[in-house]
Amino acid sequence: MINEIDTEIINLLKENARASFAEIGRKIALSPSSVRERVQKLEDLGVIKSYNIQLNQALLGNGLEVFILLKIFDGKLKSILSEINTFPEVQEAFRITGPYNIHVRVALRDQLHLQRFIDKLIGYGSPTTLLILSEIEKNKS
Amino acid sequence: MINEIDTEIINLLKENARASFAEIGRKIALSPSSVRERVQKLEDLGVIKSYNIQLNQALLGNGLEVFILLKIFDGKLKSILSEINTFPEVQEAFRITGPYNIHVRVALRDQLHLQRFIDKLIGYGSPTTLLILSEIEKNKS
DNA sequence: GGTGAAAAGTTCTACGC
DNA sequence: GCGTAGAACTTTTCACC
Repeated sequence: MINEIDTEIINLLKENARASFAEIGRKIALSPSSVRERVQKLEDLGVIKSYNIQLNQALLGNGLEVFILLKIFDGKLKSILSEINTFPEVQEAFRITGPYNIHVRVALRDQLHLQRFIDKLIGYGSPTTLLILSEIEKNKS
Repeated sequence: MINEIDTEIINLLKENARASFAEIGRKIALSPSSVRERVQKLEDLGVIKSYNIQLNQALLGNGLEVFILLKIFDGKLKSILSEINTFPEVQEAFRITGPYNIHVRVALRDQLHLQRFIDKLIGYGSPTTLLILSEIEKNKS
C-alpha cells in the first residue's frame, strides 16, 4: 500500500514539511500533481497524521524543558487523560507501560514554574522529572 | 522581540505547519506579505527550528513505539552522541539529567526488532524500555 | 511594521493515456 | 498511476506609507 516513492516523499517531508509538491517532484522526478495525489493518499490513509513545527522553547522564554513520568494514583487515570493536555506547558503526552503510566514533555519558564507544575500533578499521581539538557541533533548529510 | 501576533502565527503553524501565509493572514487579519515577513523573522531568530510531519508508525509497519532511557557506561558518552542518530529506528534523542543520560524515542517493527535494537544499545549503556501505548490526543476545540 | 500590486511559482481540477 | 494544461490561488519582491 505504501511503496518506495511514498517513502521518499515522506522522507523529504520529514526534513521540511513545508516543501511544495513541485519542489518534492523535482527531487524525485515526478510531476507536482502526482506528488500531490500521493501526499493526499498518505493523509487519507492516516499515515501522515499532521504537519508540525519544532520550536526553540528557550527563545520563547521557556528556559526549562523536562520529561515527566507519572505514576497515576488509583482512580485518577480517567481524569488525567482528559486533563493533561489542558495544561499549556504540556507539549505531548503518552500512555506508557511499566511502573509509570504517563509520559509527558513539558516546557517551563524556570524552576519556580516547574515546582508549581509538579504541585498540580501531585493531585493525580507521583511524578518523576527528567531534565532535558539538549536535543541530540541529526547531522543533515 | 516576539509579540502576540507572532504567538498567534506560531499557534496556527502548530496546528498545521503547511498552512499558507495567505490562510494564516485571513485568520489573524494581516496581509500575506506581513505574515511571511514575521515567519521569516521567527525562522531567522531560530524560534522556529523546523517543519516536521507526525507519522502513524503502525501504518508504516512499526507496530512498536518505545521510549528508551540509557544509563551510559563510563567513556561511552561521546560515541553514543555521535552514533545514536545513525540508527534508523531512532525518531528523536535527548541528553537528560538524572540516573539516565540519554532519552530516545524509537519505532520498531516487532518484539524481535526491539530485542535486536536493545542488544545494540547494550554496548553503550544500560537501557530501560518504556512501551508507548498511545499518544494522548489534544482535543482540537 | 504595515500594505498593495505585479511577476513567478504552486495548487487544484479535469481529462487523456 | 502518471502527465499536461489552464484557472485559481499563493508566494515573493518591491515601492510606498
